[in-house]
Amino acid sequence: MSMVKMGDPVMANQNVPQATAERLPLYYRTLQRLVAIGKTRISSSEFGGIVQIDSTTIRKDFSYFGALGRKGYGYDTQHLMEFLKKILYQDELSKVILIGVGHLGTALLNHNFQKNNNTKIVKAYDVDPLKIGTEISGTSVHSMDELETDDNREITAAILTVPAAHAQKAADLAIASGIHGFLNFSPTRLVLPQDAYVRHVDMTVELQALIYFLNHAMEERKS
Amino acid sequence: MSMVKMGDPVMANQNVPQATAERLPLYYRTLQRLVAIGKTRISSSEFGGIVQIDSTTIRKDFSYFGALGRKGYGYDTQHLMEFLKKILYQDELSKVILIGVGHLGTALLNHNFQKNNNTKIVKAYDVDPLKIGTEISGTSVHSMDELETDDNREITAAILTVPAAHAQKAADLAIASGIHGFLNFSPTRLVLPQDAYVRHVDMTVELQALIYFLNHAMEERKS
DNA sequence: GCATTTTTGTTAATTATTTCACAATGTTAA
DNA sequence: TTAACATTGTGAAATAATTAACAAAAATGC
Ligand SMILES: NC(=O)c1ccc[n+]([C@@H]2O[C@H](COP(=O)([O-])OP(=O)(O)OC[C@H]3O[C@@H](n4cnc5c(N)ncnc54)[C@H](O)[C@@H]3O)[C@@H](O)[C@H]2O)c1
Ligand SMILES: NC(=O)c1ccc[n+]([C@@H]2O[C@H](COP(=O)([O-])OP(=O)(O)OC[C@H]3O[C@@H](n4cnc5c(N)ncnc54)[C@H](O)[C@@H]3O)[C@@H](O)[C@H]2O)c1
Repeated sequence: MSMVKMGDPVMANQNVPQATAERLPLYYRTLQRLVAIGKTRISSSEFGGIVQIDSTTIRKDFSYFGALGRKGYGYDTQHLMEFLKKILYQDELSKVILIGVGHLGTALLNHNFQKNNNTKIVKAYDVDPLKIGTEISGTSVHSMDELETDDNREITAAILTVPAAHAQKAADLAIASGIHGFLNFSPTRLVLPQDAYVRHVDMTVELQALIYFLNHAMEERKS
Repeated sequence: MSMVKMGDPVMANQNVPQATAERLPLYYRTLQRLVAIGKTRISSSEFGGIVQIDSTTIRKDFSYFGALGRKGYGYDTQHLMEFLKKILYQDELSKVILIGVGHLGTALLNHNFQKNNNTKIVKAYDVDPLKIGTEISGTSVHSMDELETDDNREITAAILTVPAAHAQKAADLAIASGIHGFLNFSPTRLVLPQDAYVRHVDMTVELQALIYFLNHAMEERKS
């Protein structure tokens, strides 16, 4: 019967489970969409239908941040969206850099997380002389030598889109320049200091996992 | 004391936990690399160091498939790699299609999961007349009308790289043509029949989750 | 050939996550 | 106002995943 009350929502996260934290961005984006289409209230079960997550899980997730809904009513979409915006630090611009302006890196630069997403790739790095000095969708491409001397303590994270064999080296340079966070698209498992944090986006793994589950689901259905 | 013995390894997956299954592709790729550099044996703890997963977890994961190692010795990399290859259906070519030849789709076509990865994007689809009829890295781009009439029952999965607003529509067409698996790069949560399966690769979610964990780890360290 | 070391496979314990069940409480409509 | 209804927030139960502990067995070194 705690009914946590909090001042700064951002402080409320002592013991938010990892699984909960990983769902928050999906909740946030879904709420953005609901607010945009003029929906002012939603119940956990309707919301659950949309994000395809059990309504109890959703209520429990929200409950780690206190009482965000109203009994018999549901959740105020605008209010909930703004709460999550703070929790996710989306009320301030996050500056990130990108290392490796190849096929994938170029796609990310062109996308640049624009819509409703307070993140900006402010600078890109590569080793290829043909790419250094160019500009892609407003972001300029610089030499890796520059990364070595840049002060990136204000940069939230580095997106790594270099070939697997160069990922560790690139990460080491980024670390040295003051970066602590990585979104790693290469298959390399990075070895990093304690205070750094990586998330992997591994499309090959995802595709193989998909193939695995498809085949095994098929076999189960047979028997 | 069961010491499961099996004929066809592919059959051995009645109750492999989801978490285990999702690690198998990483194990497989790591073993490919080890074999390539001439390493013939490895212990679960050395392997765990490389993939950054606890050695007990690794042994438990393998144990669902029977006794793959030798006490006091470890695992034969070649043998284990080949076993996983079968489990993951990587001993046969998986044909996939790609829908949406934009920035991201083009990057994926250029990559085309070549190296040590038995998957091929055999055909691409788009609505843009400027793209239809072109060829990217050996894969030809066709009209969406063609998807409607194609028989894709031999196609394992569709990679969805269309704008969010068109993802459901594209998926419906793919389903109608006989496809059951999706690797969805758009933020849309697809509504699909029971016998279909999707995996999401959601870079925006990953980036926001990264920012969340970075900030909260920082706060913890302060206190 | 024997003692020592290594390392697996597995059972049990722990921890994390999801789901159930429902009292509490606010909402809605008459 | 009041009764019927909707829906939250949360303990408790169930399920899933990880980690610890260790006997069994094979490998290695002498
Ligand atoms: N493209 C895809 O669809 C795809 C899919 C799955 C995984 N990946 C992974 O993403 C990464 C990038 O893939 P890609 O297709 O864009 O590769 P790419 O070869 O097109 O691009 C790599 C870029 O990195 C640059 N580079 C090389 N060494 C560098 C260094 N030391 N420092 C900085 N830059 C360096 C190259 O000049 C090039 O511009 C790879 O690790 C790949 O395995 C890509
Ligand atoms: N590019 C990125 O880095 C990035 C990052 C995160 C998420 N995404 C997501 O990936 C998806 C693709 O992104 P993108 O940057 O490649 O977009 P894009 O606009 O460059 O490409 C989209 C392509 O889809 C085609 N298309 C549009 N409607 C279609 C339909 N009904 N059927 C078939 N094709 C259709 C377009 O002609 C275009 O070629 C989007 O959903 C986006 O949100 C992309």
